[in-house]
Amino acid sequence: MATRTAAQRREEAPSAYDAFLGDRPTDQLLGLLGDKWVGLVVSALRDGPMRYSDLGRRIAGVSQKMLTQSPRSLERDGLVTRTVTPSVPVRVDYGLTELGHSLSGPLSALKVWAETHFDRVHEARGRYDGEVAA
Amino acid sequence: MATRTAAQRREEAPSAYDAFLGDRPTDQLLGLLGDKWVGLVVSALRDGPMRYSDLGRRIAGVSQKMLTQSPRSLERDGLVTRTVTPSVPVRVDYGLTELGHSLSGPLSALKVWAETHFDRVHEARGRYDGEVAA
DNA sequence: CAGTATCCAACGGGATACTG
DNA sequence: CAGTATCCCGTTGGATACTG
Repeated sequence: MATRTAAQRREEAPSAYDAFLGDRPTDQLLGLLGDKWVGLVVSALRDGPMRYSDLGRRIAGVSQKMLTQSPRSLERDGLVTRTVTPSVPVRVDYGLTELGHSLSGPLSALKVWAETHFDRVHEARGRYDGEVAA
Repeated sequence: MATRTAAQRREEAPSAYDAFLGDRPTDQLLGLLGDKWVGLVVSALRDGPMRYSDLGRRIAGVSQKMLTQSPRSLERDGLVTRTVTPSVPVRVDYGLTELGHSLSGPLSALKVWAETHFDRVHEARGRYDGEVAA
């Protein structure tokens, strides 16, 4: 496997892993939200559980790989539950845990910030890039 | 230059750049916080302006490269100001703009979440990894 | 002091093909 | 349906050396 999950890497280096991340919780936070899609997944699951394919449609643009990987890492962190119903064909539901819901609050606050202030950020970028070019 | 900033890339592809990022503000938000250190920088500057070297000491673990790059991208986005005092030696101060301060609120909410819930995340990880190993 | 320049290893993540 | 397995390229970002 060329691309390995954090869990898989940990298998190879059992205890040294968490150590090389910074010790401050802010660093840990970044490790959590750093994954490009986890934020999307959490906010997608806010309104209720979804199936694998639902997530794919809801998020749109995510690759199959990330669509598996992101919920898995969130499952590892205890933020989402993954329920497999062994029917044929299989059915898998993802949902937020209580812990996951507790994160979705602050997360959506950030989302609101982005929505309300993004025009100003764009504006600033335009100015900055204009100055640089000139 | 091997590693190029977003601004520099934009110079080469003037208008197509923002288009290839998702159009939803959540995507944009990730583009903003995706940079590993921007969160740290914003929260470091919360209590007041700092000089380059202060930031380095405050954040600890950041490389010289990121210590320049992160504030720059935040400057581009209109979140921090960069003030150069042309003395000898030079002195550079970084500070949050009003926009930057408005972000620091939601951001610190997230930080609080990380601080209060991280033991539970660790716990979950331990369980998960234990099950995988077994 | 506050950067810039260069090099390069490692990780993220998309495309594609295959499976229980 | 919900993945897993491979391949592979682009970007991130650390180390190191040099500069106005």
